[in-house]
Amino acid sequence: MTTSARATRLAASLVRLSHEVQHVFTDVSREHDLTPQQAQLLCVLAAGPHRMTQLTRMLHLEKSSVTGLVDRVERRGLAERMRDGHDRRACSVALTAEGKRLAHRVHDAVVRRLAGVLDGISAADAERLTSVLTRFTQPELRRGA
Amino acid sequence: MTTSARATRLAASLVRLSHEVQHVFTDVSREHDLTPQQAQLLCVLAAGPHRMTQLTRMLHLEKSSVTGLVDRVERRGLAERMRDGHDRRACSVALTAEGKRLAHRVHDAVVRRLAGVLDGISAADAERLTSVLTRFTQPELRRGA
DNA sequence: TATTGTTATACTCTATAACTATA
DNA sequence: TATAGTTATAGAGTATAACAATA
Repeated sequence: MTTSARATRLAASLVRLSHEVQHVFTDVSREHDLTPQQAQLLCVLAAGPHRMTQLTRMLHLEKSSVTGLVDRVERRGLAERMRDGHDRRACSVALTAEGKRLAHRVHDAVVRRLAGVLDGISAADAERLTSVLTRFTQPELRRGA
Repeated sequence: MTTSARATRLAASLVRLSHEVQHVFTDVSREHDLTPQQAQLLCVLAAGPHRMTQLTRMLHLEKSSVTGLVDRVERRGLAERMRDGHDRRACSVALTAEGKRLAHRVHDAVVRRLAGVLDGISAADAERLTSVLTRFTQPELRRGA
């Protein structure tokens, strides 16, 4: 558990970066008349339907919070609950056509805004950056190992 | 405004990274009995006192939202409003001793958790990463230029 | 008994609009 | 008039606890 000074500095700037990206995400969500939480849900569901329990894990939320979030998105006609045939307790949440359209527009707008800043980066640097960034999608990060 | 495919891929992974960092930040805040918004306010104020208007810019919030946030943090004894001598409309928000202690503990815990993952990175990669990350602290990013 | 999801409740977070006090 | 900040209000987001239905 030796955390070098270099890693510490890098981690601190990652936190700042993360807040900046979050601001961009929030601004874009707003421009599309969505809360950032709703936009994130749409982006997750853009990959395909998910069950409530899966969403609690992916969004790091309690199940009652997901119930409310899905309620509001469903009320706006962007997603819908579909009863699962196998397990009659469960339900699957899927985007409607309008939900899909919005999800892609938000995702594209966020990526475009960030990519504008990243465009001048060299191929080698991009390679290296990507390899570092993928470390963070490892599950062990989340539980503080 | 040519956004290359490379920059686009990189931007997409930045968004994923940002969500992961956000989860870490939220978890750590929780472990210290703070909401992530309160923790972020404490971290901002750790650099020194700020006026309400400054905080609205730094946190990307409306002034009434900052009023409420500061109210709750003040009620918990972590910060306090101090009347500014020059402009009697304004007030400066400063951390209490306990607020400072908490701010540093949260910041350190977040950085430590992230640094644990970053520790294996080479000096050259760290250099490159840092230089890329600092692009994001430029103000023009926020207004979608 | 365990799991999936909802409901009830209380609080925090956030924005809009109207307001007070000072400049 | 303009600026700094608060208050009133409404809605969204979140967690805890208790619950219903199904496995």
